[in-house]
Amino acid sequence: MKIGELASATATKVETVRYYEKIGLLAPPARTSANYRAYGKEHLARLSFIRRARDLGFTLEAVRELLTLSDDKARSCEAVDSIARVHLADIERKISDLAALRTELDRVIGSCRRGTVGDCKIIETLGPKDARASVI
Amino acid sequence: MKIGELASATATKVETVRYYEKIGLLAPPARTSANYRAYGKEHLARLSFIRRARDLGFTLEAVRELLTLSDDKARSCEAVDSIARVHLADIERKISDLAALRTELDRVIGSCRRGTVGDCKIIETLGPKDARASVI
DNA sequence: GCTTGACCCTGTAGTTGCTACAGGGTGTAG
DNA sequence: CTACACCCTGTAGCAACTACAGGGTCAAGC
Repeated sequence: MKIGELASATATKVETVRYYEKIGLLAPPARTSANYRAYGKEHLARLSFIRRARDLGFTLEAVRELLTLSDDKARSCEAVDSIARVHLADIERKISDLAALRTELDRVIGSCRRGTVGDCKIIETLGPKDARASVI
Repeated sequence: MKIGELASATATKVETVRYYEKIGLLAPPARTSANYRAYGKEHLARLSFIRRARDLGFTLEAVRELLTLSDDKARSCEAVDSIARVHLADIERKISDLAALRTELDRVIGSCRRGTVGDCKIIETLGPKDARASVI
């Protein structure tokens, strides 16, 4: 399999595949006589794993750990579970941060009366606190 | 006001203040005889604006636009409203992406039976599709 | 047999929004 | 007078790619 085929089979960009090789996430494949990378099924499996973990939002560092762990089939899967749980907690924190942000941004936008910038509540809200206090 | 005072007044790091100056977001202030930056109230107001917009998740590029718009007090605040709405839509998209992620990760973690990596459902889920199909 | 175009190669620089040095100078308190 | 906190510039680093520049290879069509 050439790099373009591997890339399209995993919905990855060619440059990204090379990048994963450079940072040691994907093993360097054999080369053809023309110095083209020649991938096998094991590379496809590995890259699929990486992409799927990335799609789930794992960092490359977490993916690296998961790959290492997954290579040791006899090991307890506690560590795997732990990485996933830490990541889940992270996602939950991000969601609640964004939800708070949305609420505030909603409020800010809702205050817009479609006038001029001079009395735009959005701009006003963004200004320093004492400027806001003086208006009230 | 010296840079450290401005920084602590706006909960910003000194390096970040210098960075904002470098990228043209904050005007270069006057200098003391010792070449120290000497900030005035207008800088404090500007930096407060920037920080607050950043806290609301606006990109630096959006902040730059908002600052430009806010300088033209006579202008209609439509453009301001539009930037904020685009940003809100962006946040909402992120929230729903993360919520979908959480659901899937929840499912993956829930399938963990605390055995060995060899039959870890998390690792299995991350593997290539045909590997999963062959198990079923 | 020769050109066109799609693919491949390496290596480097750019993206966002900072943060962290290195290697200096300044100002003030004890 | 000396320690220490602060200031200066400039550069390099982080994540996770992405986008060139400047080449080589290969198959199809004329």
